[in-house]
Amino acid sequence: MAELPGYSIGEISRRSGVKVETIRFYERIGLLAPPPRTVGGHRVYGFAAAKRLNFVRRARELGFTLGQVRGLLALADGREDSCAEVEKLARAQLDATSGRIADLKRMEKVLAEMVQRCSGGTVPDCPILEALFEGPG
Amino acid sequence: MAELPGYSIGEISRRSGVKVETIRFYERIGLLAPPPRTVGGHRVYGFAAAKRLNFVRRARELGFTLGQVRGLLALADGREDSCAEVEKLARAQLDATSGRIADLKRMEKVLAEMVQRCSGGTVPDCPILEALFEGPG
DNA sequence: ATGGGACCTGTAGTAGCTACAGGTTCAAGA
DNA sequence: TCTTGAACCTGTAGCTACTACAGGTCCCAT
Repeated sequence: MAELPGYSIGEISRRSGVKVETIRFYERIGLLAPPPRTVGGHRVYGFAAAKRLNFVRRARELGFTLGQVRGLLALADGREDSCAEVEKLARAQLDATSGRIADLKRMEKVLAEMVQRCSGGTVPDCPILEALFEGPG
Repeated sequence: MAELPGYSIGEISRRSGVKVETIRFYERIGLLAPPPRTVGGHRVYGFAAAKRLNFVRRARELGFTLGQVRGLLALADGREDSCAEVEKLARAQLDATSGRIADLKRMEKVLAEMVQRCSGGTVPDCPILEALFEGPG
């Protein structure tokens, strides 16, 4: 009898770059379908699982929330020309990312100013702390 | 008898820009000293509390974790010339912020490319989904 | 005296994992 | 075949930094 080709959770983890615990977590929250098991209860995955987890990892790295990933997977699963929907999600994520960059840049500027004011050797009163104590910024 | 000047938690919240629940939370985790109470049990704050909360809010807005804020407050409380320590923390935060900006910019670029490839009207296979399904990126 | 807004405590929920504890299974070497 | 021990299993608790109740009490202006 030919044995089914199957991967353990550890192998799928290495192939997808998603940690074992995280894979189980994704299964628990319903992001991943529960795979078949060995007689002893170990999970056995097919190749598609690695592909799917890779998708999830990539999307997460791009800042999509798990909820959004869920949506993207649903769109990817449905055959309908969901491209417009997908684009909408991607565009929203792009906007959110640009917004966060702008926020961080403002923070970066303030921090850089604080640090620079401080680096002039010995200082009587710490200008960084004063900057933090001051007004609503 | 002169009554002590004192602010309610709601007033201190308005003055500091930190929500009432958050102030209580900060007290619970030991970031803020418990203030005196009225006979009935309501918290009564002095002016210093607003200043301190303002500090916390500013530092949080700049991306410091509560642990770091705790450290900054300790440094601010100690009289020793802690400026070098403070500068170190601020510089580390600056570096972390710059790093996060770089990360987000990479994300932004990938998203922008994905979105752009998609916007060429009707598409047979969604290039965004394909980009997500592909390699380790 | 009374109405209602502000306050109180304590607990549970959020996101997205991560880290146990305490057990079972699998595969490879002797 | 037996025996290790690494990898797997479940379930629960912890993490950060809040936020949102529920169910009650207090304060103050009218």
